[in-house]
Amino acid sequence: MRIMTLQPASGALVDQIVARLEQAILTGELAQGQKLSEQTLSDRFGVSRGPLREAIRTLEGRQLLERTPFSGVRVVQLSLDDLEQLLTTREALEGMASRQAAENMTLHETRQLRVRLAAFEDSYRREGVDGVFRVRSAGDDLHTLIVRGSRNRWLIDIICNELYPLLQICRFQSTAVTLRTRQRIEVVHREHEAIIVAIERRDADAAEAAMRAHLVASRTILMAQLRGEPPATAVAGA
Amino acid sequence: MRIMTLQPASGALVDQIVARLEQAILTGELAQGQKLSEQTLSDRFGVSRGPLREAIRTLEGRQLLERTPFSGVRVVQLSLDDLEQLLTTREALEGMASRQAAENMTLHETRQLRVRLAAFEDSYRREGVDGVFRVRSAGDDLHTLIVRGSRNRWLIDIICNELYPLLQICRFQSTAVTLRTRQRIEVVHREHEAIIVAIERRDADAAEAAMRAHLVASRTILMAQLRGEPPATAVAGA
DNA sequence: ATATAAGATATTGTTGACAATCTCGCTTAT
DNA sequence: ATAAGCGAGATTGTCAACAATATCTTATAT
Repeated sequence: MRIMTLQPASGALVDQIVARLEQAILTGELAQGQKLSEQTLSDRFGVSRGPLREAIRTLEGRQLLERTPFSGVRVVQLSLDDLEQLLTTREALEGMASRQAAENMTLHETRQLRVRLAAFEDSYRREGVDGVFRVRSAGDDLHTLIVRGSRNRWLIDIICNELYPLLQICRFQSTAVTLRTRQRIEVVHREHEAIIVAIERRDADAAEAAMRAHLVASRTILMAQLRGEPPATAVAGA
Repeated sequence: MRIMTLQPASGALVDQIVARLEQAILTGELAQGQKLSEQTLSDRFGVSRGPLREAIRTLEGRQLLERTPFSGVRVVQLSLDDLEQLLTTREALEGMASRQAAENMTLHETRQLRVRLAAFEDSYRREGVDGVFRVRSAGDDLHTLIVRGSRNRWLIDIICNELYPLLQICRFQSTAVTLRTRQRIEVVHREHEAIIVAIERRDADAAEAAMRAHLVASRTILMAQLRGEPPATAVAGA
């Protein structure tokens, strides 16, 4: 029997590097726009430059790193406009995911949505967590549950592996956003419930519309806050 | 002055390999599900395994290759369900792109749409090309023009660099789909015009709805044909 | 003093060799 | 005769050295 090593030893060394690098970027340990030298990183992770370069290529494909030939790689730097476009893209994708979830989720899965909603209500009654940039590492929050319920491998991949990491990055450039009044939190709760109701009724149109309305409202309010404008009675047109 | 080399020598060797590998996959030269050995590929392209492996990692990120550790890489194999999910994801993304195109396109760009529509009409009057899987290598067809007009870097990237290549692959597993009656072609033309009209009027809702209707109709008819069912008076609900 | 150009240095790009792992064919025992 | 176990071959994973390119420093000329 072999002694259990500390690191999970998930087969290829490259995958470990990808995970650790992504973690470092998502936690803000590596700041946005920071230039990374291969030598430094390979020393830091204790591996050669070969696997490291493959890991960089992988993260580059997920838009977390940007490379300029013969110059080096930098952590992606997201502007306010980038964030807005990201949230708009999310509306399209999660809207469709919600539609397909209404069509394809099992009865058991829809019950899990109710469980999640209750847990969410408990947690924000206690701590008032921020909704948009919520850490999805657990992979069982409401939005992720709905996305996976779509049974659409492309939607699941794009949303969970590309969009969510990019949104997570933005969380660390705007930590001051966590104000989120109790009022808004209760609105979010109602919006979440509207989505679940639509999915339970297998009403695809309503499910997409409800998700879109929820995300449009969140984006509008968030961008207004970030840009320092008054919220101006945010309209939630689907 | 240096003698011009045959290959464009676009900086990094890896990028050339990526382009050539992608080309080989998209043209069907490398069949779906085919197993690829690194040694064979590196011999074929006349490069070492280092850059080749980086290229493989890049294509893997675009879902064109699938890797199983210590076993090798295979060209992605797309089922009929995969294609349907792909087309559904496309509806979400291009629908939103059309919406943002209505909001952000310049006047000059909207005129280009008209030019493209006329050119498209000419070409299908002569050859009757298939619409869904049209080769987008030129990068100036109607759909690409609209997507770029959205000014949304994430939409543009996902649609052009991920979705379109995957759709292109499907083209070679279903060459028998090129029937496409003249009747359908004229309907497509009207749908295209409806999209352009909405964009010209800066009507975002209408632009998204028109694009969605167009793509839903195309998907419905295509899948019905591929699955051998009768088209059954395809409804085009937005 | 400033701007330009040439060289030194550091970093990225590439290569071939070495180690770890899997696959397939062969032997052997029931 | 068939199945399990072993070993040879092939393939993937990793590493350290070499070549190409960019960046920074320094010297020189205006």
